[in-house]
Amino acid sequence: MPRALSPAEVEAFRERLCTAAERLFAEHGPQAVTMRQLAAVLGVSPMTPYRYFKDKDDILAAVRASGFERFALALEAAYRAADGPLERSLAVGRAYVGFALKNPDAYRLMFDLSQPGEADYPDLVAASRRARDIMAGQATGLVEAGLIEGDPVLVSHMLWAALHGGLVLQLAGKLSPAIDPSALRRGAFEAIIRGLSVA
Amino acid sequence: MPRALSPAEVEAFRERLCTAAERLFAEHGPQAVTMRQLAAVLGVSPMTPYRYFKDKDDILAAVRASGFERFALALEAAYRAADGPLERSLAVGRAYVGFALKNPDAYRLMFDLSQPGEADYPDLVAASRRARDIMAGQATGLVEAGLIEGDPVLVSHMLWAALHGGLVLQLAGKLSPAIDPSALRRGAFEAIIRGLSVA
DNA sequence: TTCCTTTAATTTACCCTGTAAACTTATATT
DNA sequence: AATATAAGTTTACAGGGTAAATTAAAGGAA
Repeated sequence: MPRALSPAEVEAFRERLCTAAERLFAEHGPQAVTMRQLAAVLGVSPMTPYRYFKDKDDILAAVRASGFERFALALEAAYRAADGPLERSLAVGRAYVGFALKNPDAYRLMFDLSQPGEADYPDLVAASRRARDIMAGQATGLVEAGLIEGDPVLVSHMLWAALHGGLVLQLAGKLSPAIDPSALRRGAFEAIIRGLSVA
Repeated sequence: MPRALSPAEVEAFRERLCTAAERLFAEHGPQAVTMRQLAAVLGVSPMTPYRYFKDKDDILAAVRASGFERFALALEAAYRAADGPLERSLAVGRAYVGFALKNPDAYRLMFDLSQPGEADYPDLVAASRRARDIMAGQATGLVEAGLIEGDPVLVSHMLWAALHGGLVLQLAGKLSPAIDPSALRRGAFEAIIRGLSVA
């Protein structure tokens, strides 16, 4: 039924495709998923996706952006649901780790090094920035409450780096078998807080 | 000149290929490098590499393994060159960051998530483990000297995770522009040490 | 020396990708 | 009803990895 395709219909198809792609990418890696497979899953011919996305990289960018959006939502929800500065930071940290461990493939995709440059995909840049800004504000409450001292953005990034570092080492299988990843994250988080506590 | 190819010759070719592959992979990403290009650089026909490596993934694994080996050597050298427990930990940390920033493409390749499972490549597993074990012992001196308290392996992993986390966020372009990556690493490192210092 | 076996290396060939371009089909407007 | 236009399909092509067939060179046997 040509001559139509409202913006809503376009968006609907894009989302259907993204959902399918997300599953396939997670299962087999973006590399191993072909356009033809993807089209088959949607029940359309191999070239149809090209009317909705520029190319395969564009699809990958959309999937990554959607990952960052769900991620940001999860962090914001945790932030709002908690009370008090310390409890808030802990809750956001828990939500962060929870998301990464429940969606390891999405997390991998989102933070994968050696992905085609994001610069060309404004939606992806925006979603990524949104998630980052939540992380960057994570420790503001701690500083304002006088629990720790230092630049809130810098402190937030320290906590973020420690969590993220532990997670990606775990996901990459690089941790020593002697290490409990959860204890590692908790230990690093608490050590940083203690190290920055006001005397 | 068939009927020969001593182990030394085989090894020589493998290394020549690895060196070329390392450069090309770093420049354009493994995905964008073709077997035909690689062979052309070595001045051999496209199928020749297949006599020395099982397939392209095998070459990638060899390149990654060689990265881990150079990495381990750099860390060990720094360890030996420094005196005193604190100085040693700092020196290893500096060497770690120095390697990552001087060889960002190698580092990316080595710690890339979503790489084909390493399990099938014993050399890669061994090299990776060797580098990891150096990192895992990094803080032993600090604990033994009574400067900090805690399980040395766990503490080492905390410092490692913080450094690695900061590095990969930087390499992935995820850090807030307000953040100086070097200050971030230093801050996290010192905060963890302070947080674990014996009172 | 001559021939034959063995193996490094090349050539050829195949199937699979992403995607450009041509084509088909169905509506909205005239 | 005729036409223009846009959604979707089919066809076609230029690479890609790599299996299989082929070539050629070196060592041993006669």
